Amino acid sequence: MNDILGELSWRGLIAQTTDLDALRRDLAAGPLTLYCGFDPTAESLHVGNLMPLLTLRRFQLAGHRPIALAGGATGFVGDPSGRDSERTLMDAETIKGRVGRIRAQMERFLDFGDGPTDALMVDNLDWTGQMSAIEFLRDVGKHFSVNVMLQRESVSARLEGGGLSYTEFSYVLLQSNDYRELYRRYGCRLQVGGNDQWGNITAGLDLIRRTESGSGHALTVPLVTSATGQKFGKSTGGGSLWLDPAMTSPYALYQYFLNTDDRDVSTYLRYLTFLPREEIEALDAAVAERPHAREAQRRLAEEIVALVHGRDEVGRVQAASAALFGGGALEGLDEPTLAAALAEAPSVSVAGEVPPLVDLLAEGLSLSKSDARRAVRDGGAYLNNARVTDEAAVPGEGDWLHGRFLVLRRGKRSVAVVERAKA
RNA sequence: GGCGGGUUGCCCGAGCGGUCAAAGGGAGCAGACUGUAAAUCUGUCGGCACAGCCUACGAAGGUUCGAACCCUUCACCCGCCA
Repeated sequence: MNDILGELSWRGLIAQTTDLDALRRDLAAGPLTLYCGFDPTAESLHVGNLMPLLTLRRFQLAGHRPIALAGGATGFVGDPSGRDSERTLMDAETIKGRVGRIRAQMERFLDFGDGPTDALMVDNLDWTGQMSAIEFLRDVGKHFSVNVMLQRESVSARLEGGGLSYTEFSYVLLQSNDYRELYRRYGCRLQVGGNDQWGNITAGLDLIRRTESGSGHALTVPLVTSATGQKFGKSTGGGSLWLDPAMTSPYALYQYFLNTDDRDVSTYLRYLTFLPREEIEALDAAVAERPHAREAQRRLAEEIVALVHGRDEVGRVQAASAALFGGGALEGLDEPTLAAALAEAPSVSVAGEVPPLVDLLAEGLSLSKSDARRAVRDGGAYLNNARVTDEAAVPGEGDWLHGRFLVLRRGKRSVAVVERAKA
């Protein structure tokens, strides 16, 4: 419970840290305030953001106080870390909307309140927004050496490639100022982040040292790549895996993790779940002994859906998976079970004349008509678990399950429901 | 400000007057095999009213029977010089 560093360590969650012994002493001394920031780079957080977010949670469970920071200000500028080209600037409205959504998502993972270990939510726009350019240059910029900044990996990589603007070059100053501000306001003395944030975090420590004569810590979590070398979270399986259920359905999220490579599942269990060590080690053994049972994958998928969408969702998602992979016996399911299983799948409502299957497929799964036709032609389209091969097919009266539903599927992961509007 | 190089589909990248919706690779998607795994193989991979049509090769004009390819202007990027 208290040995948070030991916990992070066996999970493999420590990529880099500043003086580990000093950090251990500070953690032992009582609740430590720590933070992690998330920029509004998209309409939703994605599974890649889960690692640092859950790390905040782990610290909270161990008796420390986490601060979740939404990058309302840094979102305007764009972090050059890990990017090989300049970001496109977003307008204020977009950023504001995204910050709101991201804040709501972060709230799910932490306990907020006024207690000593209750989490805080902040937006760096609050202290950055009204700062003047002069103030910024004098109070922040003065403490940074360009010589040092040029040494940074994220900068030098860009200098060799497509170059970078002064705006992105300055990003590190904003993030450093955030750390200092939280240090001043809340005594925040630890910043966590993905390993690509190492430079940004330590720059903040330097600023605190110089201007506050204070000290703090940095801890980064590894960047995840799958066994096949794919970047995790940002562009996997037909786009990104978003935490927003409207953007990535819980079913798709579940299916994604259910399909985890044997070589990755053990790592993911450590990184992305709160399961205790003994249980994870037992699952490791299960993978080695009877891989075909895929117990570890099931548990992983279950835990992640529970974390992101809640335990209730797990049942629905499993029911849907069982129904769709249960051997095609959809007709055998009673109406409430079927309705529950399909509750979170995207749905299309039909009134009057039934359109051709291709149209329903396109609408239900947000595909172009060409994609929908292609799915049929490739043999990847299913109506009620039966493959459809006729591009001109139109669902018949007998296809409606319980007179109400059609279950459309493309491949293994994409499902949609057509529901007949009540007359 | 001057000179030179560049801007091609999700990404990388070939094409340099017709046979180009554009080679090749990667990613994605689907299928086969399997364990809803990996590897492998196959197909596919701009849109649509789909054996045809429309839109596309930074933008706008022009030359031409015909332009991603030639010319002009503009924008942006990179490099060298100032």
